[in-house]
Amino acid sequence: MLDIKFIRENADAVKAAMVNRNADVDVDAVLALDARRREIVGESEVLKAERNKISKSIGKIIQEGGDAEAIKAQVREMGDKISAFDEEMREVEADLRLKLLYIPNMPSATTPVGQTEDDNPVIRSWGEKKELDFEPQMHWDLGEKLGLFDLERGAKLSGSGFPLFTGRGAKLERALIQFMLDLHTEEHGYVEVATPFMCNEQTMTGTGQLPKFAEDMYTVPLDGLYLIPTAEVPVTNMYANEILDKELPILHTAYTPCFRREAGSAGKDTRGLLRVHQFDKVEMVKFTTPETSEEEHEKLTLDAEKVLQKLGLHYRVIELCTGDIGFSASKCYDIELWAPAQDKWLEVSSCSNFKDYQARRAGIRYRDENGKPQFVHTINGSGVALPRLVIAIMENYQNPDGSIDLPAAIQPYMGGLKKLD
RNA sequence: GGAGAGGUGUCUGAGUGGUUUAAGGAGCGCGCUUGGAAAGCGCGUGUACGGGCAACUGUACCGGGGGUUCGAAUCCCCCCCUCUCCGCCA
Repeated sequence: MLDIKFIRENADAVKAAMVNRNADVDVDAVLALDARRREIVGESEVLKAERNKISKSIGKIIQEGGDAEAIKAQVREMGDKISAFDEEMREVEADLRLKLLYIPNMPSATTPVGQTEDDNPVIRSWGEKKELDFEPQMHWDLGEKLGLFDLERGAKLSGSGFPLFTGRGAKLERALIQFMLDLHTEEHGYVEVATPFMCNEQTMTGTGQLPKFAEDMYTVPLDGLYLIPTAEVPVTNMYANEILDKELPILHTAYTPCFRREAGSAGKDTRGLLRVHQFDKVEMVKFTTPETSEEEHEKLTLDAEKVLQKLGLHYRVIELCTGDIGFSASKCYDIELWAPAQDKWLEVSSCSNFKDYQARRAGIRYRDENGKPQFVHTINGSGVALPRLVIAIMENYQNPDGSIDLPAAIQPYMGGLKKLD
């Protein structure tokens, strides 16, 4: 969330930013609650100081055998006033906190201003569109024919959007996960973690999924848990409510399945593996100082790109504009793979700098050179998401006979297998 | 799931209603002492919010949340976590 002091001192800038985001936020209501809160704090703390003083004198009077009933009655009256303040304070603070939790992050000064995804500039690209001299097949046709997955049986188990991988398709999932984890831990300096796949409400609030996006998640009501939509949630919140004494930056990578209800996307990209409710992903998360977060964000994006380069896949990097950027992010690059049969770009990674937005929600701090606690900056990105990566491999490396060549980098992880046929 | 024991500051560890302004010890920082160090001695050493240009000052915080009371680390209620034993179990 945003610092209430920042909002207080930069109200116009915050309002302008919310307009650029197409976000409906009542900044003035927040400022009014903040003003009332400070009023109450001032008045009730004076009363509390007075009460503390008199209570102490009552203790003394009683010890000396005196009668304190008159003073007690007087303090009781003060106590009633304090209780009234406390009660209003609870309401005002709860209201203020909730409103703050619904305010998205400030876009970075370098984030391009724009309305929709059509306004997202392309930053760079790597490789070239593969020229196929035959009519390419769709991945869902290739996959069923080669026995890589069985979407019908997956749907039988859980409904559409829950893919069942089979045989070498299942092995390819495992191989890609291992390949990416090895790359990030051995060459990019990340420390691997394996996390819970369900998290509680506080954790979901820390990274910004709650309270606003509750309907996007699967829940376990009996235990008050949510299935994670991304490893960002458990990995970022590892250090929630801590003052870190480790050297920054801290780099973590994790494989997890991700669970998304895709409530707002019904009927969109429904075929094959394009948009599913459960998918595998390798995630990268960084905790940095404010001074290095921009540089670390660029490096993390390159770490994700490296995966695609090693697999020889044509991709482009776009930067999300203010109207399209995620709720908690300040700056964000999307990486998109070219899929020749789909004849379109597929998003496989979203690399975001959250600045101190998540750190403030989750309470993740470090000590600066003066030893004062400061909020860290958090950065994360997919490195990368599996289903669309698999689609791109299948569509780009397919042969006229319907077989699929495996990229050299993944062959060692497939027991030396060179081709799916 | 059942029974019991616990959760206090950076750590250790006291504290069952009122100089606790959380003792004592350790650690850390600064200073004194010393040729230098150790030991010793002195001082300091949390977080958040409010007020103040600042020095500073007020309030809250002893796992979390409520309550009782003039006053709560301490008493009551609910919840969370850790440990031990039993049960079940990959």
